Amino acid sequence: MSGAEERRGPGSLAHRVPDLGALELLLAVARTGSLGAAARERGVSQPAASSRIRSMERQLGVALVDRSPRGSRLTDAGALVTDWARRIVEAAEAFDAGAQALRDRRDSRLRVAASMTIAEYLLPGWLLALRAGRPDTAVSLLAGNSTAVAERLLADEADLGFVEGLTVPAGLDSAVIAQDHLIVVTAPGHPWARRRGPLAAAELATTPLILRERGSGTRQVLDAALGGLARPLIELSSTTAVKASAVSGAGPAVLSELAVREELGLRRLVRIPVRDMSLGRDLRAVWRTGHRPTGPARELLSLTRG
Amino acid sequence: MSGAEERRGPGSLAHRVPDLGALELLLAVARTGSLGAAARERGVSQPAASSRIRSMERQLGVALVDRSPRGSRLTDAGALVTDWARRIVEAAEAFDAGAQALRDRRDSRLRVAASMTIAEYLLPGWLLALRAGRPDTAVSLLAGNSTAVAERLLADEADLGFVEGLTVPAGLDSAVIAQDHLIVVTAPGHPWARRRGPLAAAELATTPLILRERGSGTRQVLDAALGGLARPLIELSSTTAVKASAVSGAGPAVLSELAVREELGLRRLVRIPVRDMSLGRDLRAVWRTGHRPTGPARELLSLTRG
DNA sequence: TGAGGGCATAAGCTGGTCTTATGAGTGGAG
DNA sequence: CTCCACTCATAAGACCAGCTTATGCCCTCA
Repeated sequence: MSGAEERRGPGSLAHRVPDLGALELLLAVARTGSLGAAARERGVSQPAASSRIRSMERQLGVALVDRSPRGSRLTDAGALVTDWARRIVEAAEAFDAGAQALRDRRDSRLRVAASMTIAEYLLPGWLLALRAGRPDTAVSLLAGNSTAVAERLLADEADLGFVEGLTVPAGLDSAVIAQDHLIVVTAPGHPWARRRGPLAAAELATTPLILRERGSGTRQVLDAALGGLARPLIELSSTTAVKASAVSGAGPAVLSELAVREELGLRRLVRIPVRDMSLGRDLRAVWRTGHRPTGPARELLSLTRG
Repeated sequence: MSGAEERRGPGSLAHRVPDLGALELLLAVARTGSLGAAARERGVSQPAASSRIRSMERQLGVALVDRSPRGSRLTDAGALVTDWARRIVEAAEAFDAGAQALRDRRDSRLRVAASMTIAEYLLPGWLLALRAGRPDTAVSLLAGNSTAVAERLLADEADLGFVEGLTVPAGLDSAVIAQDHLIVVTAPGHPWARRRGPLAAAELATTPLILRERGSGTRQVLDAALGGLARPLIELSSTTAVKASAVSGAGPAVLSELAVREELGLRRLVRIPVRDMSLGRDLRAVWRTGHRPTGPARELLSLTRG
């Protein structure tokens, strides 16, 4: 673990970033153009909204809204802050959708079983979209590996499943909903990040890599593509640990592009193109043979395809 | 027990999602494998951590950690929740990096001026990366349109600028750091989302679209590509408003792909391919002619290129 | 069997956020 | 010209969530 951040001082993120309630309020102010209207929309009193926005401005050290007797408009800085805030709120909405599905284990109208990677990176978004279209659909989520997903479906304890393996478990029908690609990534400072041409597969096979443990889906795909030759530099048991290790510069890692999309955007990791090798795998929706998804399950399924 | 909050639609994210401090604590527990160690890392007492995690579990209705006399491990659900939480914390880190740059207007080691789109979508990530490499660099940010950026640079009130126009303001040198593409998007329910082939440019020109106002950079590029023919269905003055309108299904919109990356991932919007038309524009770093970026500015510049 | 790490409970303090009640400025309608 | 409707700000008190310190129980290991 590369940690090594931990700046002491009067506090961390939570003290420098306004809490969710304040951010939501700010978005409401941006939308309505008035503190009072925003307060009404959020169900609090006008003085509460006024004071909350003011203390947020004090906390950030920046004026966010221009108050006038006929309304409030965002300042330039306020518009920027509002956009950044929206990012946080959206992440919180995805969290909420996921957490709610996790809580309602039983007696839901739609019971979903999904593999970890899909549950981590894709499902919250789908659940948000589903909630937008059908606000009253209670969804329950169970996360596990492919065999666990299959068991649930076959025992009729789940209506729809999502798996990412190379094969479809017996007794299930499936539809490919997307392709996932394993990609090679390094920290931006790594020599490979400055290469000109793409990496040859042979070179990848002879370089020690940060990898998931043997037996993991990711590792299986990689080993198959390389012919069982992958040389581990370190073996770690979670995607997150592999990412953290790669970000800290320990070496090149091989990960699902779903898992590193964020890090690539932030340039914490850099993608290294590879020639002569295809590291794709299908992401599939699955259901009991003969039990085509209907109702909410069908709805969710249709959301997962472009 | 509060029951009235439950039925309000958009009402209460903040009550259903743990606050940032709790989420950070959860990440620390995941990292360290112990409540006490996590408490130490976050600078609070062990009972505080214990109670906070417990109340988070109560709030979410899910057990997150398995406590044992020799440490605490995440449950399966806890691992999932932790990953979703990490998304929120990362958004908060970007917010913090941006807000800090916004606050330190003067006397910073690195003064950046950037156009709105870049400041909104790209800069926070760059600032995070810069902070990772050079923790002590104080950065100040000023957001405005291309001419404002140019003014700041020419008045030596900024060290490095970022613009997205079609042309480079006089007196400035530039380097292209990325390409931005305008894309056509609709809500998933729109008829265009079910088209088979790509859209013809002519069809785009004759369909009323949700657009930014005339004079905006986005609109200029679109009008140029269509030959001034774009027909507005509505004209709105912010990217956010256009997005919201398109998401709600009002019609097709044309937006920077930077602006809708999130929405495409969540399937709130769908990209409609278009033939016979290129809607690209360069994103450029700019600086005063003859004043090549050095020091922190050079560092930041190098981060912006893959 | 004692030491030490790990977690839980109890009691009291503090701070932030809410509420209601009120004041003060602006602009349009009668 | 006055009244009213709307905006936001201020003040005083209630309340709750989180923190701390002090303590106890459980388990493992030497």
